[in-house]
Amino acid sequence: MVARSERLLALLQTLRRYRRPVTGTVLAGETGVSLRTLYRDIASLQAQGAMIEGEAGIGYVLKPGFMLPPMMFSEEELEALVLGSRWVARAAEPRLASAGADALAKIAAVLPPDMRDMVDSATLFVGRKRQDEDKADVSAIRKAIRLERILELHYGDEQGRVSRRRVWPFALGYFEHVRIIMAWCELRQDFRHFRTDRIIDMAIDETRYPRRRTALLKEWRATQDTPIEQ
Amino acid sequence: MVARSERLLALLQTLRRYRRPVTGTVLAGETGVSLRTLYRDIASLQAQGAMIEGEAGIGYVLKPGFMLPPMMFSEEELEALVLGSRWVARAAEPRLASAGADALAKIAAVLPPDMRDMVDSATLFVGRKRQDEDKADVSAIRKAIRLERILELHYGDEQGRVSRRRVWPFALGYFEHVRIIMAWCELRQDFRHFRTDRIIDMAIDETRYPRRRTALLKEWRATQDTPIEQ
DNA sequence: GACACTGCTGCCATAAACTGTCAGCAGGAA
DNA sequence: TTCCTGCTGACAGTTTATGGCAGCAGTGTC
Repeated sequence: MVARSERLLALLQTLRRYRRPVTGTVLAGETGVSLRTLYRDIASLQAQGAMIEGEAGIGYVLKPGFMLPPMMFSEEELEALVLGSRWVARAAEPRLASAGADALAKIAAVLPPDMRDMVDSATLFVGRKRQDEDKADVSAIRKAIRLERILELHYGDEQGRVSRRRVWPFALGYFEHVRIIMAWCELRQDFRHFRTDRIIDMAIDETRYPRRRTALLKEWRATQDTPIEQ
Repeated sequence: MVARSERLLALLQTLRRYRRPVTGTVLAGETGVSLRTLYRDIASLQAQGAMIEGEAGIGYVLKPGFMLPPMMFSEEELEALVLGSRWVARAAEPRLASAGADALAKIAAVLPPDMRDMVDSATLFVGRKRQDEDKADVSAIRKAIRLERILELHYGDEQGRVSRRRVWPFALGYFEHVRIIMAWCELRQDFRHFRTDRIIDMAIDETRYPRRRTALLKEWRATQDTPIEQ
């Protein structure tokens, strides 16, 4: 009775592992089920909102994302999720902000009526809205951090001097109105901070930088006078 | 094939409606199912993490909370949820903050390995951590706002003058290090702001204040020079 | 254009599951 | 005690899921 939903999650997992299109036959084999049932499973997942695309002659691909299984949240946890999403929608860079708004809408859509007002509840985030638009793709920066990739920055500093640098990004700091990349700068052979809104242009090097980002973070922390949280 | 999971959600909904314990017989009647099956359904829900408590001779009660059905999130939406939860865990009042951390942990637990590092990913929230502990229960304040209940405040202002007031709270503002209750003050017959960390003592009046909180919010906005977001 | 490969749907017999009825045990309340 | 209730096991009937088959349509290759 729970076997089916588990199998569907396993199918999603399998689908996520492959980057290239996978044929139904392969998926059926991996989930240990007949081809006919696999087609039904795919249909079930799609009905539940999974973004699986199938093309005749090609196979199936899953658009990047993840299906959260049914989960129980306490009232406060839900409140935290809602408040957090609203903060992201308000304070993060535009692209992530709209993702936050989307996530919030998805959650609100399934909330019972008496809980839905939590979403548009009277919570205000104070301070003027940031106006400096990022030219750089902050999502790409975050991805570069996760994958420990070298960033090639075309950067203008406070004095307006423009420079090109190769840096090893290991953290992204959210200040009230700006976001700061913490990185090791190959040019200066030292830690340097870069405001995302001052990045003129940017490219991600496909090579991995030679250190672990957690080690860099730890080392960087040691250089700071006032400890920074999280 | 979808009937069962729908019935389980309906059962949760039903259970949520009642505040007092409900007997299995009643629940079976409302969901249109036999008592035996109801027991099986309850067991299923509990296995999925629902906090349902049953006691012989009493009935069932559902601890306040909500079960999110399976949902599909894009990579960015997930990132927004994670970042938002981390912000809450860092910036909100202690109780909500720990709820944020719990929610984050729940999500992290079901994330596939290659996405899990998103959670402890290098994101820093900058600014020193707030040290002023709230004496007041901010969760209760938020609840009072939602339910439009009168708050009786024992409050000390900037000059250290202590006063007692009855106020109609309609919004909670998150500043960088403090939280502010926006309310209509019965004493002053005007809008007033109260820092949560300056509340000495507090009680919630069970009577509803005579206006709608959205109307108060709208009116309050009109009195502000600089528009405040959200 | 022919062919191989694949997604997708309908049909149907079989296998698996869910469900209801019945019975019995255990714990709390009056 | 007696009643009410939660909880579990067993079993038959019902529903649902599954697998195999056939067929259609779209894609890429030769």
